[in-house]
Amino acid sequence: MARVTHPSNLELQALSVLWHDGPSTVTAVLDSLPDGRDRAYTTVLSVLQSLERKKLVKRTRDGRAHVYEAAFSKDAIVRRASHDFLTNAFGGRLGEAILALLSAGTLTPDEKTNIERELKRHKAMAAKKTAKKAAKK
Amino acid sequence: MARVTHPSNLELQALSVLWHDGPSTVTAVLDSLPDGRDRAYTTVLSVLQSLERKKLVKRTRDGRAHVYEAAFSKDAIVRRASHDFLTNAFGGRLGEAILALLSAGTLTPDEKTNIERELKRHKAMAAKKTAKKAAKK
DNA sequence: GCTGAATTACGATGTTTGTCGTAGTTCGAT
DNA sequence: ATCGAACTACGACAAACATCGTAATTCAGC
Repeated sequence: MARVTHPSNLELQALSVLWHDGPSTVTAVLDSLPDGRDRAYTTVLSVLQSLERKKLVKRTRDGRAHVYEAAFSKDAIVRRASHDFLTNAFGGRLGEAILALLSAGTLTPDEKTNIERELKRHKAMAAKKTAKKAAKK
Repeated sequence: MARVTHPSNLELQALSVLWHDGPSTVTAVLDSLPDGRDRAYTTVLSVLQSLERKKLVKRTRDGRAHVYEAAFSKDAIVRRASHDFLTNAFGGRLGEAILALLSAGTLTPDEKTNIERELKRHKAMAAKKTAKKAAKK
């Protein structure tokens, strides 16, 4: 076994709260789930318990409440989720994906700067990869 | 009911084929699904039929085979999927999302140029949108 | 020590998803 | 006209998901 079961959408949402806010109680996660939906306390509890079963969060105590904490770096999990999204919605065409994302949200100037910098670095890496692929054929 | 049921991952994959390649038969979709997985013909058939039930594709005939065609523009469907992904995996923080995507695929120089241009436009639009929203309420 | 509010454990439920097999239909080639 | 390969219809199935209720536990304050 020991398969790295990957998180469902709602689980991902919960993880995103833990990554962003740090270790949190059930109530805290419930209050911070990014989609605005109204959910029962026990729903969120279930999700966190499921995440624990999958070893994606760790649990500690604080008084009578459990405190949940992400067990893996955002990077590891999110890279996988991003890759899947890329494949499912865009057939892996990254250019399309980013354009679509861009039209689905807003950026702070800081973020914009970061992305521009990353874009420059990215181009070099892509060139290397393409060369390798061509050689392989 | 009549909820605008939104496409599952595999359905999205099928749609991405239809958008990219145009109207296609079941076999054609089967051969072009972007994740490399091996699936039975009937699996893909089911997915397409499900999409038809959801009114997300239209069907015409060509000889004895059905030809499926996306019923909505890529834009409409994909914007929604992107928004959900953004919410689920990044709590809506677009900057993070794009950085993550960037590290999950490669870009052609053309795509890079497009994105840079869009990035510039985006900043201005974001400002405008915020202003509008404030006025509306 | 008791008790009540907060919290968890357990598990039920209805839906969706991905998967496919089998039985039936259709049509082009003979 | 018929026959077989290609294709569809129908539906079964297990797993995963999102949802929540109820029973049990726990501890802080009396």
